[in-house]
Amino acid sequence: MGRSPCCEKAHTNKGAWTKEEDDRLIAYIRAHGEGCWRSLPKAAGLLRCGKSCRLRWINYLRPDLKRGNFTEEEDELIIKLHGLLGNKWSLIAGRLPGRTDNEIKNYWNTHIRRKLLSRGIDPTTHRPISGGEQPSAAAAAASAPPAAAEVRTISFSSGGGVGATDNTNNNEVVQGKMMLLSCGSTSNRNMSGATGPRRTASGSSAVSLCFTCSLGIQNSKDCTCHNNSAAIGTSNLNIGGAYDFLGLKGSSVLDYRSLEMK
DNA sequence: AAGCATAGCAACCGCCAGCTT
DNA sequence: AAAGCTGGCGGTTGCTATGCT
Repeated sequence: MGRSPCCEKAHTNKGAWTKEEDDRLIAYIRAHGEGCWRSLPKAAGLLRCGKSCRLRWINYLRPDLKRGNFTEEEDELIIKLHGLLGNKWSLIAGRLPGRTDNEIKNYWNTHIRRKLLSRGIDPTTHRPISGGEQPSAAAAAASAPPAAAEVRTISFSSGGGVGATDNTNNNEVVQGKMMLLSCGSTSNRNMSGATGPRRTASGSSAVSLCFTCSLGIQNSKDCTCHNNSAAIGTSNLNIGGAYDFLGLKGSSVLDYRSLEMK
């Protein structure tokens, strides 16, 4: 299936937005509300791609945005959420009112990565950097080409049953596994969280799994890493509370069907 | 003061999921 | 069921500011 371009590139502006463009966009959205980004530029008299308008509004012009430095509490919350969700910036942003996914992503790559490394914590795995390995070494390791796909497995225990899935009662301890799939990517450029040449922004788990396991096929005869389960990070949390906390009920990212109940 | 390197952020690109036709 | 469209997401890039030599 072919894709139609999101806009006529020949007649659109690119690059930084001018004050006048901002004003036009704000005025239009105030008058007509958000939505129908594709037709918005023309209607608003902007020579911009609809996606560009949306991004500008979401990331910069929205009135409810909280500008300014991140607080220590926000830092810690981002770290916790990243540990649970990986690079799901939009989900993380959903838990930080007034912050955008782009802002958090940039902040992560420029500040928090460095902060974690200085604490001796690997920002991709959220685990202590193994003995003898210096932060710079970890950063170098992170620059290695990532696996085609990586899997993070998180174990849940549900004691309270708050919002727990069907077939569970409040006293029953339920354990499940949630698989978070993410694709690696490469870049010839670093992210500025570490010194030296810029490198990949891949923030996925560094847990090394073979191809079959990375696809979620467990105990496959083709498995070469033998499931590496000991190496897979686990954390226990109340499943219902966790979903409540993360606002993930019904999320396509964390589909209940992907929970593998023991 | 000048030149270079690095950091930080805004914006773009390509892909995907979901909805409509 | 397939094609087409749209919005949204994550990764990446480009530009500017700042710091260092």
